[in-house]
Amino acid sequence: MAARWLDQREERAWRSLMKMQDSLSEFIERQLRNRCGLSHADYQTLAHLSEAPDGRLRSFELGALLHWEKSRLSQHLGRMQNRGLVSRTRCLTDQRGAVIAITPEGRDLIAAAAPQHLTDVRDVLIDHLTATELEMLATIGDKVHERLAALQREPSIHDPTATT
Amino acid sequence: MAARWLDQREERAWRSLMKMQDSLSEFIERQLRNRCGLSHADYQTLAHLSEAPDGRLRSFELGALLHWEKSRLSQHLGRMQNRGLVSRTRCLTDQRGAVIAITPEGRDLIAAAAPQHLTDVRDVLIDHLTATELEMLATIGDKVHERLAALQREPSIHDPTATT
DNA sequence: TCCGTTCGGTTAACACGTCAACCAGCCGGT
DNA sequence: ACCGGCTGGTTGACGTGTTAACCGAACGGA
Repeated sequence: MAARWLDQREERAWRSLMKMQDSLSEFIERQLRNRCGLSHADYQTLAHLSEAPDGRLRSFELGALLHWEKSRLSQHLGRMQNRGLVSRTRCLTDQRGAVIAITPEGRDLIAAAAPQHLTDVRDVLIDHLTATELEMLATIGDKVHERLAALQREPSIHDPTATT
Repeated sequence: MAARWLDQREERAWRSLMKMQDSLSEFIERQLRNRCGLSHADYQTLAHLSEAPDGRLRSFELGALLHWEKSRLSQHLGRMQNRGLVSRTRCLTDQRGAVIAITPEGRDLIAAAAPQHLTDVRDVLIDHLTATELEMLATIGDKVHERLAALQREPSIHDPTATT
């Protein structure tokens, strides 16, 4: 398999994206943890819960919003429950189910974290890009995500053993 | 603290970037692991080693190239050593030091993985973007990385009013 | 009704990353 | 030569993500 190598422009774009990805997520993670004691995963979980009616969601609904594997969700919710950020109760209409609810402590935390997080996002990305750049960033992100979603729907492209 | 919220365009760009980041790294990680038994971390480690003279580097040099914490590097090299991908020997000129070398097995693996990895990068990013988009992606990435590097150098991280 | 299948969720085992502590070797000033 | 600080590297404890196995409840035919 003689793969076409990347030319200079392509190489630069790829490396730059990788570097941005690394440093950006590292920064977000660190800021949230140092200032609020929350991981980005905690933040997103609380954000979704706080936006839900009554601050409660079925476990699988939360999982769908976060695009998390169910075992990851279960483990993470267990830890968040131990820290008093969420509560877990059995679902009345489906005996299998769990209802996840944000606690007052969780609400306080996300309420304090959100503005700071927002400031960080501005400080490190939004405020340093032009409207054109923002527009194109969204376009690029959507294209890539679209392509990846297509690949996931069509595994046969990369996995000839797939039986559809 | 009434933080300025994101307008629609900004929100879209941020969300799109986050989604791309998640799905992209998940894809890269999965492809490498399923087809070559390598994590992205393994891949980058082997890539740097294979490009070094004689396929060997001092541990701290490798750490600098990867931007990894020293403990992470140490742990990861231990696991890679157990798998026979790298070897660790004491440095002759500095009794503290470790010299990391890629093994023939490691070379074989990265040689097999690189073309496939490259194909994936093309398939999912490069080949679906225009030259303009690639150019702008690099520009954006550099801007963000520049800003983050500046923040890391500045002790005034806690002063979000600082405008460059 | 009964039985196989799917669904929602938990658990155990493992790979991975971070932090803090630690150790030995180097280095510089005195 | 000595001593304190720095440097290169390892270790242990802990939080986190993935995989695979598992369980009970719901569902969907015969």
